[in-house]
Amino acid sequence: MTSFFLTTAIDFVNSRPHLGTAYEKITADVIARYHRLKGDDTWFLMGNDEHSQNVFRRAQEQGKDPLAYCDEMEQVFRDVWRGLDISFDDFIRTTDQKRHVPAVQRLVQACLDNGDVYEGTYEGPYCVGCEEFKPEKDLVDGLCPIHKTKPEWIREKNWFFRLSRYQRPLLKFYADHPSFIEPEVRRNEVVRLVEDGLVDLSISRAGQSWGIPLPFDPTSVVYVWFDALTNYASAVGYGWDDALFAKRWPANLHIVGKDITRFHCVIWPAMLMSAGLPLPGRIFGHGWVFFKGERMSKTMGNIVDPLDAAKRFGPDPLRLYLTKEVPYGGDGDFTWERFEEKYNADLANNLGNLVNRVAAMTERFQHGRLAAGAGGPLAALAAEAARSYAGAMDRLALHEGVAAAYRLVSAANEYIAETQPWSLAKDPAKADALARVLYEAAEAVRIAAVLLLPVMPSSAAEILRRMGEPASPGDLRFDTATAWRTSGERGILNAGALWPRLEDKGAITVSETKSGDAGAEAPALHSEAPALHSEAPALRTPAAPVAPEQISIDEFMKVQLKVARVLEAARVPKSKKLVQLSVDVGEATPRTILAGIAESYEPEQLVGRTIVVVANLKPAKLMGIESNGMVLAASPEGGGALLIDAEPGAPGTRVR
RNA sequence: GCCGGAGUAGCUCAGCCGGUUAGAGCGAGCGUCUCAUAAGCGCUAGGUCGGCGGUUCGAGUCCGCCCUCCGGCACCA
Repeated sequence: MTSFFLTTAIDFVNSRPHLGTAYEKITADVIARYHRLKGDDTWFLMGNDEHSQNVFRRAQEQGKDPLAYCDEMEQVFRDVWRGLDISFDDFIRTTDQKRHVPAVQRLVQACLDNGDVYEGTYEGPYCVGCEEFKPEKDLVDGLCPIHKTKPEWIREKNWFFRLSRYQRPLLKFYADHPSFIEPEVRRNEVVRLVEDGLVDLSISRAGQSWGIPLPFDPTSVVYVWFDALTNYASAVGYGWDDALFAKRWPANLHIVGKDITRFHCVIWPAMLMSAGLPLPGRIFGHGWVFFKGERMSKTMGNIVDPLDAAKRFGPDPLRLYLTKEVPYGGDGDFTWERFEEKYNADLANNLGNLVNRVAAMTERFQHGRLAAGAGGPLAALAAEAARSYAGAMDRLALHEGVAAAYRLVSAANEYIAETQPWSLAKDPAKADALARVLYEAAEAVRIAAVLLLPVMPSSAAEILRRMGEPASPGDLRFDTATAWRTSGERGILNAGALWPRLEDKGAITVSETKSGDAGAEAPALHSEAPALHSEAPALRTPAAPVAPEQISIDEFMKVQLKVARVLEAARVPKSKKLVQLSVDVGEATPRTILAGIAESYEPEQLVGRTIVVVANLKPAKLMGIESNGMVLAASPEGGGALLIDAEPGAPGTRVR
């Protein structure tokens, strides 16, 4: 028996899942169910990513123990997944003491034993006030320019993974396994990224309690990616059940968002190589589902709760929409209008009505019973549909697979129109033809339902039941179930409409925004992403202490905000976002400040404007130009920048 | 700026190695049957296939240049 092990990204638990997160799980679930239908020994893994400072902080805000908070969130996630009919076989949490913790420790130990983990130290002047390391060049007379205090000299341990060593092995692996990274656009991206060189990865954080301690240095915990990625192995026995691990690993398919594909294609394989473990078969980076053309985000207030979409008719219409309307691998769009439109067209008018008319005619003309027989034109179409469906599904072209199933549905409707069973019923001499025609249609519907089983599990099962399929859906196997049946008799059930037509626009529209802890934008294995590739040596990045949620007035006062007048503005050559400003902040000479607002403003629009700047920001050089300060601007989700204007006032006036 | 992808009917997209009248689904309009959820079925969209130039007997389909959009990287202090 072929085995098939697939995973999705594990999710951060600092907010409930939104439609974008659900999209990933739904499509993965379709794939998992397809493989089960084929008879593969399928194992579908999902889980939560809990060792994140965001999670820790979130728990603290709510006055909860982090683990207790994670327990609650697990329930929230499981409830959503249940509501969407996600059939995962296992759910791993990164706080799992029995499975995940030993796995991470063993993996990091294996990498250490292989010489790929080394201890680096960062040392330098550390300003307690700023809570950060200060580059020597920023010190003024040996003092912190902001606090005017003498920084402490601090050494901090950090463990690094020798990612740089794997540049060549990875490139070779990509070349030898063309379908390792899909779709192709992601593959190109990753290959180029790796070609450009890899930087060793910091994999530990010192002085934190929320995380998995390094086995060889209990004072440090394993940092995000190393911890999170290991879930794929920890869930199937790595570090705690070698036999199980040998059975399941390697994973055949990792389904992840396109933003984190790179981490799965670079860090994860390198970790596995280092530990001497086999690599996964395929990593697929899916696209985003936008809402009305915009990325869903909490700040935009355009979060769609997947359960809202499933509220009235269950998860199947949503599952169908997301797999049929969005080419898998690309981005898609969700709007309630479109959702309703597709609901009516695909479900009410097309499939639902087909089931109804076949059942109604069979009941009326044949007393609800049909004798099987050799197939006519629809049998050939059904075979073609099943074949192209399987081909598409194997290629992960889910949308094409569904389209193939729908070709059969449409063909059945056309067939009925052509053969006109109701006319045949009027002529007793045509009784045989009538019986044959109705069976032909019913059998086509049955086969279409089999094809749709992975996409709409409960609806397809109901259709099968009505079409007299004796086997329970779980026992069906693709090859035999999609074959035309030529013998036997079956009872057809005429029941009510599966999907009542929606007559009013906005019939199933629900509130578009939720208050409270509606989802954040990113799927988990994400966000706190350390740079994979950057000019800055990884060694330079010290551990960032947890930022406090609230600051004191004193702390705020450290920031010197001042009114400034823009004297000159010009685009920085070769830059997409930078504008070079010359501003009057009430000092003897104008200051040069660079601002990343070129996408929102033409330089001419800026001259003469009165704005607010941060006057005591340490200088930084960007594109070779030194910037002495920073302008205040709102930066909405999805790019752009909106300058904060001030009433014209004397340049240099303190803002507070 | 560099790298990658894309620009085809109102919308979402197919169009492989170049070849008769450029396709599908949805929406819209018209017609029609009546088994069915006023659903189905049929017909209709006359689209500079982003623009210009080139190769060719012949180009969405190959080459060059340009424009626009989307990703990634460099900058976003």
